[in-house]
Amino acid sequence: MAISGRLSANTNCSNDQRSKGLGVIAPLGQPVRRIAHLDMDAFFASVELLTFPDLKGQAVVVGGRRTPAPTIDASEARQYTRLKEYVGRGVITTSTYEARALGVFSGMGLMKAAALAPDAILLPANFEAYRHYSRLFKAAVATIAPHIEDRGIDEIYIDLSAHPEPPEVLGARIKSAVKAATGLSCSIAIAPNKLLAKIGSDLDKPDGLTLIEIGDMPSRIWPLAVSKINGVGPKASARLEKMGILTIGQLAATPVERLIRHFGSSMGTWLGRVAQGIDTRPVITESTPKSISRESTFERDLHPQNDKHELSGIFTDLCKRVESDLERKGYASRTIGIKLRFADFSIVTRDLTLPAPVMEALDIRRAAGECLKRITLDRRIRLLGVRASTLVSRDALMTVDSPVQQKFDF
DNA sequence: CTGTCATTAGTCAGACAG
DNA sequence: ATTACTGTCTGACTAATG
Repeated sequence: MAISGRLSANTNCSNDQRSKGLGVIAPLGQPVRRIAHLDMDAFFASVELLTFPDLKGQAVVVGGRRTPAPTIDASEARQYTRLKEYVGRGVITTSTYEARALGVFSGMGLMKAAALAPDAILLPANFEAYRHYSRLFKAAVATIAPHIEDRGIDEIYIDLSAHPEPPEVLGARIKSAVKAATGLSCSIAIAPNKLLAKIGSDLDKPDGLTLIEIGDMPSRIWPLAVSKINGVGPKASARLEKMGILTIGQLAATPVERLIRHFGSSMGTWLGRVAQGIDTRPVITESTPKSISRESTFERDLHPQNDKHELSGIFTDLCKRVESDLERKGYASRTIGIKLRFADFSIVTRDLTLPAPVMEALDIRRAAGECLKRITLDRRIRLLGVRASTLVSRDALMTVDSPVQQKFDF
């Protein structure tokens, strides 16, 4: 489903690809690729420890919607918030390995986490700092191997196919460059493809360096749970479990026809391939954004009638933030959409494609308002979001008297 | 003339991930 | 009872077009 498209892209090997790298050709004519996946260790929490080194070795979590920053008391000692002191909504964004040992993981509700680890230190997220260290580690890697695919703030794929050094040497060099540039550790795996590199970087965390070859499948990959496959989430895992398939090895032993019966031809064939460690996706070094969105969960669920004014203000504010994001990134948008999450967590979206691209908050707000009219508002609302898609670069945007317009204007 | 098929755009929901 | 935010991709469906 979500995944098959990603994997099916570029199945064929161009001559161009074939001539790159070491020129090593496997018996089947595929070039031997060497792909690294690098994952920063407990990234947000580790960055916080650079700022607050006195917390080293403690159970620390980052998260919360209204987490106060640490204060300095009269005796120069920092005062931190403890998990048990936090009230209100919010989830854990990251936790240190010490906190994870207490059962506290990312995505967990703060109230639940507080029950498990009441004395753990709670810090607010500082995204500016994380983006700073993200740029630093990526730049450090680029000095060694520039063929990098961004996978968010704390991980990357690196195509090392063109590098002749042994993988353990390359991996060690990259790790020490990251450490020197940021003071942070990371875990790396080097494998024949992205699928195995991604699984591998998780096998020896933190500060690991894992090498995986296709021959390692039976011993190192097949024993793992199917959920270790990037793209197999909770839903697919549950369906596989119902079929009696728990491990990647069991998946590999399942006839593809059976997988196709249960998951459809696209997802079924994909599952069959990944279970054999087959993945030909290229490392993508450039991409353009498809959508820009802002959403926010309220302090308390708001009533569409009673809290009309407050909702309207938040709505307008979200549009303004989308406007400024569009401006900063140099895009206009032809499709404006909204998202509502009701008190029962159900989600409804509506969008509207306009005849011409817009970029101003007022235009976004107007289109978003049209979308809102199409939703029955009879329940309390928990979250409101505004999205801009079908993005058009502002550079490419033509004015009415541009040559192309004139062509149709006689 | 009618029906069918292929293709594309638009809309909405849902899965997944970092 | 608790469950953030931003973004990508796919499937299913409808409508328009040829």
